[in-house]
Amino acid sequence: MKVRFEKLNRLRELGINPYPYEYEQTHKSKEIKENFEQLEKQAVSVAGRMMTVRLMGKAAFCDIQDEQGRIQIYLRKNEIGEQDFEIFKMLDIGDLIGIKGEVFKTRTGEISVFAREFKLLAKSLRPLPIVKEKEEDGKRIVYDQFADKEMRYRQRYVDLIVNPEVKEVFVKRTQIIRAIRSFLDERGFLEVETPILQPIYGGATARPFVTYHNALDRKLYLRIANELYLKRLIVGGFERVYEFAKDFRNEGMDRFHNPEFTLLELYVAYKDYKWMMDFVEQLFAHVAYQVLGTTKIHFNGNEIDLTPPWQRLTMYEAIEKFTGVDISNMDEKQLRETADKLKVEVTPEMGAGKIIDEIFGELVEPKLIQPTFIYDYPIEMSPLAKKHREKPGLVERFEPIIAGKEVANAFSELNDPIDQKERFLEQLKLRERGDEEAQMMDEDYIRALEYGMPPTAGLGIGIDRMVMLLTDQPSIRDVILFPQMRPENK
RNA sequence: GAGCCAGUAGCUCAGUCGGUAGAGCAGCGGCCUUUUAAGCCGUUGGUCCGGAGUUCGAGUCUCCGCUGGCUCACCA
Repeated sequence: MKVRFEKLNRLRELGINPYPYEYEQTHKSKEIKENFEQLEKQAVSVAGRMMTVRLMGKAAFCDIQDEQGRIQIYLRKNEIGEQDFEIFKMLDIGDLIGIKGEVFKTRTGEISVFAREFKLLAKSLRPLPIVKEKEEDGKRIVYDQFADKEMRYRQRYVDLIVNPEVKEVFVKRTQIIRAIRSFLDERGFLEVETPILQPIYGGATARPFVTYHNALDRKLYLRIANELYLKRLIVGGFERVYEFAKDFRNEGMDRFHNPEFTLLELYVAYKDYKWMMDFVEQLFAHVAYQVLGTTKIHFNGNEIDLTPPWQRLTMYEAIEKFTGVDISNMDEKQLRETADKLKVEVTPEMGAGKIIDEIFGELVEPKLIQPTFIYDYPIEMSPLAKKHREKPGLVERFEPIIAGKEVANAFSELNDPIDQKERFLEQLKLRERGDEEAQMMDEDYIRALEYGMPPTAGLGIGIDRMVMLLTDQPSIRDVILFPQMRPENK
């Protein structure tokens, strides 16, 4: 870095502004490569970050990288002049430069720009990790890859400069969200915004972040979900609403959890969870097709076929299928014995629903690689879902499982205000027993339901996990540009 | 929170049995007007994560700690 500061000063002494104000960029690297026939011998001006330099005495090659990729630049002393050539020799990898010149192909066949003039656009003072690469048999071999995960996440800007495949993941993330949005918009959904700062948090079981509003002199919570607000909108007469919500949960972090994450929630009036299953299949297939051009995706070494229809199993059927035990008529005691027999650890505080959930999570879920809807959940775990129309003790809820992980959660929404109030009271009891994650009573939400909410189907999709799935990334940190990190201590 | 692994030059990494700290790339100085992991010659660069201990001697062995990664637990 010291050397680079000195160079910066020398450049200034030569009357060069190392940080000029603008540059006219007529073409991007990829456009030039894709339209070589039309552009050959045409004047272009390109700009980007210098990623490699090969000095050849009185000539030089360098590759510059712009948003779309890289292109080689060829410079000759007698073309750009002695002084500029000396200046060029002072540049470093990482500097941003602009080139005016003509498109041509080198002796070895690489499409390049023959420089007539160049301009320094921004001096880089900090050396980039040097990554070298070479093509061999069409495969890209990378040397000295910038692979330190901590540095990659902390200095994402460097990661993006140096690892092009990282950039691709985030481009796809945006395309995925765009594909979802257009799918919903075409089907008559209204995109809405609901509060992030909430006086009462609800809609999920999780611990919140707490903050404080001075003027109101009260605690506010960063939302853990937006469910209850969206359903108020259904009460208000909107029949199809959705929101891409940044939600916040004050919990541990791992491969699947970041404290802030993106959850898509949507609600559809006059529909139930069966309708929603069809909808989810269609949505996933549509998005995969839009973004990847296929509904057969690869994730973690498995080929996963998202083509509808997906397998559908009730939770009881799924457990029976993978354990051979029919638990559909068991009471809590029998369930406990079954769990012991299956070597699933359960604690005394767990109720029947929780035990079933444990057995499922332990023995069934990881085995569901191909998309599968699991439906009809025990009531205890689902205080906002409507009671099953036929099966007592269950609710009309489903989760699609893909690659051993749930990617969404949906139910026929509970719209009976009296039942809802009782469920909240149940949750309050759990709270009093010390369950910090049990939900709070939301009187206003009950009031809204008392005005009458149409039968409604609701869905939540973990967007980060969906992006992981569609881009074959193993960690949520690989699909969030700036994942939460411990403070950097030096 | 537990287990496993790692931390050595700007980057990627080697370092044997405990015996003077290494390579490639990058950097710096030279040569080179179609190269492409450019090449050739020369050269700079180190708190070996920190601390303590064992030892004549520790990058290497022991203990404690720090940081990170992975797995598990917790958690949607």
